[in-house]
Amino acid sequence: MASLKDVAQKANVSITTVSRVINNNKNVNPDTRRIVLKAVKELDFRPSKFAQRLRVKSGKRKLVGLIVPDIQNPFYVDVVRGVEDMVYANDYAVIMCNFAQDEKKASLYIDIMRAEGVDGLIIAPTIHIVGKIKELIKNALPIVLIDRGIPGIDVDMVEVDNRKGASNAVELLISKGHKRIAYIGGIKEIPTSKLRYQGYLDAHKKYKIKVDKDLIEFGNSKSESGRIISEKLLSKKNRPTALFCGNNLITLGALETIHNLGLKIPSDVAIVGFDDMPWSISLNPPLTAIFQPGYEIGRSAVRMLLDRIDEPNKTCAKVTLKTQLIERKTT
Amino acid sequence: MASLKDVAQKANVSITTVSRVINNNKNVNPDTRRIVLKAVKELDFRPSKFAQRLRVKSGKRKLVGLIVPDIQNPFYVDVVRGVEDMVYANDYAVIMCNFAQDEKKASLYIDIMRAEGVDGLIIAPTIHIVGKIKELIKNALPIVLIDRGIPGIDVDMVEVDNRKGASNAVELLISKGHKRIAYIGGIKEIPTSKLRYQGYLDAHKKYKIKVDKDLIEFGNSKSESGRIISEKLLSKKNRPTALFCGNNLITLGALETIHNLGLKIPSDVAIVGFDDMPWSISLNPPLTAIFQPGYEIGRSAVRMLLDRIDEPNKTCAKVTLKTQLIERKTT
DNA sequence: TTTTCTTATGAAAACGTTTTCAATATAAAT
DNA sequence: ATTTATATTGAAAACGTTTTCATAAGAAAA
Repeated sequence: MASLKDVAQKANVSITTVSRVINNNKNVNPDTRRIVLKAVKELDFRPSKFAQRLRVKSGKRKLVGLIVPDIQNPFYVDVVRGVEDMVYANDYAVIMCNFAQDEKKASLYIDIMRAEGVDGLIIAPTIHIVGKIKELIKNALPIVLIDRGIPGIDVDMVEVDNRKGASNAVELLISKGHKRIAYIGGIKEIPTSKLRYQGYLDAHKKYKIKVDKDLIEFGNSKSESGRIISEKLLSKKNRPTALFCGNNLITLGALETIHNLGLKIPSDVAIVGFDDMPWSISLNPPLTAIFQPGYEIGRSAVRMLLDRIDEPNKTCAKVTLKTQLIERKTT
Repeated sequence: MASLKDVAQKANVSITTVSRVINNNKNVNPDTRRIVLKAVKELDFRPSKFAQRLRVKSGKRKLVGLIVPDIQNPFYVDVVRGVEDMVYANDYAVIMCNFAQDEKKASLYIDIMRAEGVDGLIIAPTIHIVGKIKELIKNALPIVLIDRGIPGIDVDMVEVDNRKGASNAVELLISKGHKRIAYIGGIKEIPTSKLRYQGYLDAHKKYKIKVDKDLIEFGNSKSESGRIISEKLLSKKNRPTALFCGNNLITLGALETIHNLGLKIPSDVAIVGFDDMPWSISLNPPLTAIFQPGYEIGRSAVRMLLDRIDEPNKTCAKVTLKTQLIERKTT
C-alpha cells in the first residue's frame, strides 16, 4: 500500500500537505490540492488505519468492539447486523467476538480488544464476565450493555421491555381460553428470565387466574433443556394446555417434544416463544412469537456508544425498546 | 493503557529490554526478566497491537479479514465460528464484514480491510465482487475463497463436494421410490447451483430415470423464491412427488408452501434440502438435509490462509470437504 | 515605505512498538 | 597480561500518520 510519503513524492509536496488534503483541511491552495488528489488516485492511496490509531489518542481511533455470547442465536445475528451497519455508517470499524459462554475466552477477547485500541465496547454480558466488565468501567473504557444489565452498576444500556413482552404473550394465551399455562424460562439467575417471569405473573394477576407453581420451570439457553422440561411438563396427568417459552432455543426443544409426543398444535397444546426467528413462519404450524428488534438494538447501542465516546462524563442512559407479538398459528 | 515506556520506567531498564522480555528473547538476565515481568503485571501491560502493526511489515501483522455475504444464513454462521476459533488459536485477530449481497458495500469493506492492514482475506465471493477480488490478487494480497471459486482464476479455496452431496440426496429420494423429483436451485449462474444440479442429474442417470425438465427451476437465495417456485411446481396436474431444494432458504420457503397447501410430508411430497440447520430437527416433521461442515470450512480456510501468508509463492490448493446426508422424517 | 495580516507550505515531534547496532562487562582462551 | 568470545544492555532508527510550530510570500493596512 502506498503511504503518505509516496504520494508526497509523486506530487512534489511535503507529507504535511498531503495529510491536509486528505483530511480536507482548508489551508491548501486549490491547484496543489488538485495535484495531490491526482497522485492519491493514481497510487490508490488510503491512509493506514493503524498508523492513525497510533497517532490519535484513545477515543478517536474509530474502532469499537462487539462481544456477543452466541452468534448461533438468530437474535444476536440481528444485533450484529445492526451494529455493523451503524458502525460503518459512522466511519468506524468493528471487531467482533463470540465468546460462546466461555469465561476464559471472554476475558481473553476483552484483552485482545483493549490491545487493539478500541474506543469502546458493546457487550451482551453473562454472569461469567461481570468482574471483567466492572474492571473495564473502572478503567473508564466506554461501554454499552445490550440485552441485559448488570445489577448495581451504572452503565449505558439498551434492552427490550421483557416484562411487557411476556405479559402480552401470556395475555394472548389467556384470551384463547387457556388457564393452565406453563412457563419454561432460561437460566433462572439472569435478569431477562426473571423479567419474563414477572410478565407471566402480571398477566395471570390481571385476569385473576391462579398460578400453578408446578407449571413453572427454569432451564438454560439450550434446546435440550426445552426438550426435557417440556416433556416433564406435558407428561403430567393434569398437563398444561399452553407453553410459554422463555427463549428461542427452549422453544425449539419444546416443539421437538410436542411433535414426538404426537400432540396437535394448538388444539392439544398451544405454544408461544420469546424471540421470533426468520424461519418461524416455515415451522408447522407457523410459530406465534415475541419479536425482539435485534437490529434496532444493535443500532441503538452503537449510537449510545459513540455518544459516550464523544462525551465520556455524561450520565448513563437506558433505552428500552418495545417487543412485538406476532400471532401465527400455534396459539 | 500502559506502554513499554511506562514499564521500562517502573523496572528501571530500557524499553528495548522490556520488549525483549515480552517477546521471550533469550538474551536477558533472569533477574532482570523477573523485575520486568513484575512491572508488566503491576501495570497490566499489553503491547499495543496497532503499534506493532505499524512496525512490522505486511504479512506479520497478525490480522486477517473475513467477508461473508449473509450472516443470517446459518451456514455462514458456522463458517464464522470456525474462522474465529482458528484465528484466535493462532494468536491472530479477525475483522469481519457481512456485505449482504451489496456490491458497493463489499467494495467499501474490502478497502477498509486493506486500510486496517490485514495480512490476508477470507472471502465467500459473489458475482458482484469478482472484479475487486482479481484486483486484490494482482496486488498479491493473500486470499482464500470459500464456498465457491471464481472460474478462471488461480487462488486457494475450500469448498464442499456439492455434486456428490446433491447426488446422494437425490439417490435417497430415488431409493424411496420417487420418480418425479423436482430441483429448485439457487441463482442459476453460481457454481454451487450448477454443481448441485449436476449431482441431481448424476443420480437420475445412475438409476436410469428420465429427467423431466419441467421439474427443474432456479430461483435465488431468498425464501420467497422457494415459496413461489414450489407453489408453481406443486400445483401442476402431474406434480412431483419429491422436492430437492438447492439451499436452506429455498427449503424454508418450500416448506411454507407445502403446509399452506395442506400436503402431508413425506406421503404427499417428500423434501430434502441442501444445507442442514441447527433447528432442522425441530421442524415438523424433522427435515432430511445435506449438512455442510461450515465450521470445518472456516477452520480450513484459516489454515490455508496462514500457510499462504507464510509462503506467498506456493502453488494454490483446493480442499474439498465432504457433505453428510442426514436422514430424518421428510423422506 | 514599513508594518501587520493572511495564505500556503514544510520541518519536526510524537504515538508505541521492533530491530539493528554499538557498548560494556565479564568470562574464557591464549 | 593480553586477546577473544559471550552475555547483557541501551540508543536510535524506522513504521505512517497527525499536529504544532516556524517560515516565506504576498496582500492589506498604516
